[in-house]
Amino acid sequence: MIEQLNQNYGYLFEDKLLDEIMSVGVYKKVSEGIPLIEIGDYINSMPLILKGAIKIQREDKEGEELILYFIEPGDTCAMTLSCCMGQSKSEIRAIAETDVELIMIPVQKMDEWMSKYKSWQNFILKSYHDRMSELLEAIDTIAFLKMDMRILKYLRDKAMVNHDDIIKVTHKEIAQDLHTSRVVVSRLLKVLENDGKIELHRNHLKIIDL
DNA sequence: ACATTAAGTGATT
DNA sequence: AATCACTTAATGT
Repeated sequence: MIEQLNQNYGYLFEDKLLDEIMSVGVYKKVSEGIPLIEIGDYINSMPLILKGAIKIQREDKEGEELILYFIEPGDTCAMTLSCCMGQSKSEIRAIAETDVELIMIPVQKMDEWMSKYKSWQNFILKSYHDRMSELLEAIDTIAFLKMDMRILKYLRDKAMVNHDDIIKVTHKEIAQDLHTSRVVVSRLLKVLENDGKIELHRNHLKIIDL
């Protein structure tokens, strides 16, 4: 855990802060597909991701879901940040996209470190900024890009966070993530296959060239 | 062999 | 781009 912390955050934080993280943080390992945060949950600790990726999604009252973005090692969850400060409920759901290793930091420490460590303050501010950018990007994607472009982006993101060009996912799951119908996904994937960009198989697909 | 689930397709709006 | 209705193919029991 120490090596992983250093590897992902060592260049960001000063040694004293790393020591504190080590002593106060709780190491957790979460398997793929397990929800980390549900909508409506109160958040009492913030995650620092060491390994793997987490999928952040939004959901409406009918239970329809939609992908917002993925977070990876070196990232933290901006929702956590705003929730912790305002003591409000989570408005998003976080699901482990892959097997994930992370360190949970109690919220009280966040405040403390904000004034104590310049590097922490920078990290939080930068995280906020990064998430905000990603959110805007997500909005652009949803509002302005056509479905075929959205699927391309989805596949690229997915390949990136998994570090694998074989993506194990069904058309139905893609449809749910992008909030569209399975038939549409099947058709668009078929087009991509004909263009030689991907290979289709049952329960998984392979990226050739995006 | 049969049931279940994933994926492909034409037609319609 | 969504929905329906139907087919085909893969997989589990």
